[in-house]
Amino acid sequence: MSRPRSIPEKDAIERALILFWDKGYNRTSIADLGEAIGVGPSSIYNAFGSKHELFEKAMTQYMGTHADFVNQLFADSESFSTTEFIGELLSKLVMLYTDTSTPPGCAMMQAGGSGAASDSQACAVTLTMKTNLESALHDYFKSIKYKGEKLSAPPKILAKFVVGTIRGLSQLACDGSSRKDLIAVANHAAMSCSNMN
Amino acid sequence: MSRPRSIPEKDAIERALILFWDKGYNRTSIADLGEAIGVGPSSIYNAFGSKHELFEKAMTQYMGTHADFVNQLFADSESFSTTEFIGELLSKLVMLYTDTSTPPGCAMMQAGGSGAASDSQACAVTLTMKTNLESALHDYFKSIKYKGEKLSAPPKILAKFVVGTIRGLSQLACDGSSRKDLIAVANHAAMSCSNMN
DNA sequence: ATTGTTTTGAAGTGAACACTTCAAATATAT
DNA sequence: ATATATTTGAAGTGTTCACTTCAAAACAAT
Repeated sequence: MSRPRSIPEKDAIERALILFWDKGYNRTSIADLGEAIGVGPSSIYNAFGSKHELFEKAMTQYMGTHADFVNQLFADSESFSTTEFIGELLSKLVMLYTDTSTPPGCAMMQAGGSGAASDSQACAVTLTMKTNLESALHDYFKSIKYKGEKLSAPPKILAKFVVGTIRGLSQLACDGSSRKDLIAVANHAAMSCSNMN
Repeated sequence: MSRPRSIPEKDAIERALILFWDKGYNRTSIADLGEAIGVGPSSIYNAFGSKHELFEKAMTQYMGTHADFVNQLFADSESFSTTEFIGELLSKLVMLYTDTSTPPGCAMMQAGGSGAASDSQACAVTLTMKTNLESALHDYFKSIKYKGEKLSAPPKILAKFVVGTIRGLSQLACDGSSRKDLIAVANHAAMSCSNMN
């Protein structure tokens, strides 16, 4: 009964995601987004409300598609030893961060920034997701400890260590480290979590 | 023979450093800097040339004062085992990142951002310094290997691992992790570098 | 006191940006 | 064909920003 959109919502969000991922939140202007999506500013505001809301939708889509394997891996965590599980998690993240068909690094971390350099609006969304990851890892390590496997440090510390490593990997990828090197770093970090190797 | 500056250069740079450290490069405006230093925009441009040049001076001062211990530690590296040396390095960095008398995290990493979210002008300076750290670590691990100590991974990989860990620690500090927890993470990472513990 | 040099405050410039407005365009349902 | 509901392009708004201009102010040396 009404005029249809010139581009499906999902495709528009994906193009926005790539831009945010590549240039960051603040450095991506509405004009840039409009050009990439192929519409004017008014269409963006009509469809998404604001730059910030579009960014949130882009990050959600990122988590649901590009980074979807993380949730699947947590669901399958019982099939792995600690070293295997963390190794799989970190390696697959490295594969994503060094995938040449998308911008380098982690979209959430690179697009939103962090701390002082955080892109104000973007910070809140991405901080939530980072916090979720840390508590998921914390829960994981606690359950491992409960089962009697020997961890090399308390669950809380290992969770922070792994989150820190993930952030480091994302930034190393952005600064040009090779996939091969980063996989080696990932495996090194994974092996350090358990005393049973 | 001429009108003196209203504030010594070093003090002005220190105030600028704190601001950049706290808010990042882009979010710190010339007006902000002027207010903090106690002068108008024209004085800043007269004294420092541009926002970017002031930022560079601030980062150089940061390296020469707050983060000076890094160079000293590398100079004394022969007095430590690998685990001790990396442990000292990471722990002292954590002390700096969680010092409540200065903004959280590493000034260079937080103020300049990285990758996509990098504050354009700031990126180049900080990237150079990060690269220097990685090659210093690389050299260190190579010399250790040469001396016959057993490393848990190749020098190149360990160097990247440590740099990644440092970046992770800075961000964890910014997001509110306690000094105690981060010291534990630092020690865990340090122990993972050598097989002789 | 006068001179010479530099700093400083006040005002201003042009560009970039997020966001708005609204009439015209475009499709569907009748 | 016409009515209806939504999208769209073009133009514009107000703000923020890095940076400039320049005459007055502040000091040291003479």
